[in-house]
Formats: sequence, C-alpha cells, structure tokens
Amino acid sequence: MSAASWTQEAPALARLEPAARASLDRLVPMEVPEGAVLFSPGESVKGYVIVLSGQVNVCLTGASGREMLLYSVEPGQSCIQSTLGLMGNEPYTAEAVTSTRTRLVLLPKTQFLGLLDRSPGFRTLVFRAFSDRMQLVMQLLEKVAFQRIESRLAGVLLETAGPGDEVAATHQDLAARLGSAREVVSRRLEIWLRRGWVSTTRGKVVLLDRDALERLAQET
Amino acid sequence: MSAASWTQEAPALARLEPAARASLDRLVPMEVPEGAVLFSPGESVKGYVIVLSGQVNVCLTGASGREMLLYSVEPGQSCIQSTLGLMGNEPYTAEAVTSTRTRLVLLPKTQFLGLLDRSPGFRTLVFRAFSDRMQLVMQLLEKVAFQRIESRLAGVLLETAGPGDEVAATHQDLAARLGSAREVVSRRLEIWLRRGWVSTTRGKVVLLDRDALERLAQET
DNA sequence: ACCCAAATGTGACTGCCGTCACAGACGCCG
DNA sequence: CGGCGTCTGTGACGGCAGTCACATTTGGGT
Repeated sequence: MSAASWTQEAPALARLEPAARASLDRLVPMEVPEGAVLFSPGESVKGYVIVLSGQVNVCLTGASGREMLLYSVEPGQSCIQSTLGLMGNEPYTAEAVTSTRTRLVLLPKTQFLGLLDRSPGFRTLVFRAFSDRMQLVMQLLEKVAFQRIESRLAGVLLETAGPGDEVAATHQDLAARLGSAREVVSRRLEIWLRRGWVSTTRGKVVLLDRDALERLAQET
Repeated sequence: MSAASWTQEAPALARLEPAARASLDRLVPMEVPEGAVLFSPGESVKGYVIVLSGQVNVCLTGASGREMLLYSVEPGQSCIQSTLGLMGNEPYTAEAVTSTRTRLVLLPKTQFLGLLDRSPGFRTLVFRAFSDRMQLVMQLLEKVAFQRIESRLAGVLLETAGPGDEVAATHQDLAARLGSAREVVSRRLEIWLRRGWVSTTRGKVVLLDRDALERLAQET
C-alpha cells in the first residue's frame, strides 16, 4: 500500500544498506494481473524483477506444447532469469507468467548494475538468489534425467501441499509442472487413490499417506 | 610454466585490475592427473576453481550408475559448482572429474569473497561465468525434458566434433554424456552408418553428413 | 434448476528406451 | 604372433509414458 518504502515489505531487502534501500525505494512497484507474461523466449530484457506479493512461474515449453515448471518466484525473491540477460547476453529460453495477481518491482538494468557495484548487501542478495536457483535447477535436471514420473509427481505433491495436506491443482496443472501429460497424472493418482494414499476431488488432491509418497519420491 | 604470473595465461583474467591480479598471482597453480575427483556429491567446498589447462567434467550420477555430463570446464573458465557452496550453503549434487591432466588454481573461500567485494572486474567475471552456466544448464534441461535421445546424440556429436569432423569417443563415453545406455548409442549410430551420415571405427565417429545431423538435432 | 465449460475417467495403442545376454571384433602389449 | 581386455554388434524383451479418442462427471454461473 504505502508507496513510500516497499523495501520494508521484503525481509531480505530490509537489511540492505540505507543508501541501497533509498535507491530501490525510488522505484514504484507495479501490479500485474494473473496470467501476465513477464517475458517469453527470445525477448530482450527489461530489468531485474523482484516479487513483493503473488507468484511468478518460470517454465519451459517443449514440442507439442507441453510445459514444465522450472521454478516459482515467491514474494521476497527475485527472478534470476532476468539476470541472465543483464549479465551474459543471450536471450531467455524460458517464459515467466504470473499465476496470481502479483505486485513486483522492475529494476532497470543500469540501476541494477549500479547497485551491484556499490552495495555489498545487494550483491550478496543477488548472488545468493542466483546460487539457490542454480542449485534448484540442477536438482530438477537430475530428477528429470533419472527419475520416473511417478516419483516426481509424488515429490511435487509433497512440495506443494499446503495446510491439511491439500494440493489445490488440477491434473493438468500437475502435468504442466512435470512436463508430462494430463492422462499420465490422472492414472497415477487413480492408482494411489485405490491404495488409499490420496483422495481426490475436482481441482484438489489430499495427501492421506505422506510416508508412502515420500518413499516414492526418494526412489532413485 | 612460469609460476610468476599465471593470470596472464587466462585471457579473461589478464584484464583484471592489477591489485586483483596480484592477489590471484600469489596462489600457486596445481597439477592434477587425469581422472582426479575434484569434488563429489555431499562434499564440503574447498574453494573456487579456475582451470588453466586441461578439462574438468561436471556430471550427475543417477540410479543404476548411469552418468550424465552437466558441462565441461575449459581452460580459462571457472567451475561455478564451487560457487554454490561458497554463496549458498548446500553441498554439491554433482561430481567433478578431470578428463585429462589439468592445471588449475584453487581460490580459497575468504580470498574469493574478498575479491568479490573489492574487484569489480572479478565480480563481472564470476557473474558472467555464472550466467553462462545457468543458461547452459537450462538449455540442457530443456533438451533432456523434451528431446529424444536421437536428437541429443546428434547434438553432442556436432558439438564435440573436432577438425575433420571427427569425434574421439567410445559409445560408452557418448552414452555417459547423454545419461543414456551404451546400446542405445550403438544402435543409433548403426542406423546413421547405414544411411551414410557417419562412419565409425573403434573409439571414433566421423561425421559425413552434418546437415542431416543438424536437422535431427534441431528437431523439437 | 439447468447448462456448459472445464475437469476427470478409461481403453487402446505405439514406440522409445533401458536392460540382459551374448557373440564377435579389434588392437595393444607383451 | 598370441592373448586378453576393451569395444562393438545384435537379438529379445519389458515397461513406462505419451497420444488419441471418447465417455462421464462436476460445479459454477445465471
């Protein structure tokens, strides 16, 4: 709400040097609706994205239109994808779409680079974000390369489960997350349903036996 | 050879600020034999690795011992993997092995962080290396998720081909690069052999029809 | 209460890929 | 020139996963 100092909203940013925070606070957060495309493959870079509230999904699109989630940017995090264009020179491979109404800050290239130069705190922030994403992406790669869909689905359910062990997602959503097809997810869930590991209703999956799913997810 | 100033050997480093170069030059490059394991999954971090000559392969190992190459670190490049541990705190997922006798510099954590703080040039360097790797890994992920082994094999052959369009690698090597099995590679090559796209001898593949392979590699 | 779009259930099928199991073939090294 | 380890050719097979084509259900909207 208060446009005065949005950096206070993000815990990670609140600990920055005053000068850096002041610099950031001069920017005005923007609201984007659900489903907004922040960038798509091959596009040029607008700036460094910091998410204040909402969620941004970064995903790859493959042949036949199948999609796969690379990672989500949660409030307080930044979208590393944008950095690639700012540092290296190559365009994006991925696409970023807001999954809900989202409030975010777009940090222009020059200011971004300036802060990197002058603010050790900002530097650490960006670096850490970068490392974490890299780590995540590599773990994902490992799973995609060596795990069965079954295991990965179990993992996704466990990760996504909110309070009450509920996952609010359609089979299609889950499939998109895995880079797989809807039917595959449906069938798997059906099997687990019969085993009493989950229960399903339209647009929702409830985890009944976390242990069983965890065992599956661990599976080599 | 001259231990005096190894930073001159690496073009990227030669352009650093004198102070940063001096700091780096105090380190002594080390020689490691072929097959040396620089780090393995779960290990703690020794430092930031800069390769002067030779080659380091960073790869994932999956169930049943199948391996997949993440990327190779060539002379003048640095191993980002090490940064993950320096910035974030999580241990490695991957394993790094020298594929030939390799000369490299191991930059201790404190010095690494110090340089990051004080040398804009070094910062840029690290950042760029980071971005590039990230980009590469994501492209790899896309391929692994959406491309057929066939296409990826074609791609690997084209990338790896040296002068004379020759690839010096056994089928096993190629399979390890793809995270696949030897027989799969053998069969694919055999088909291409019959089509006159490649010719093969023990430990070597010669590309006869780059266009055909490129078409395959492009294939969604 | 009704309607319709979206979500889900299911059968049938295809094909790639990984695995096991050998049989040759090659080439280096004594 | 012999032998042995490494590399390569091949057959057989199993199974997961992706695709197509529908039928069916569901729940929100009016």
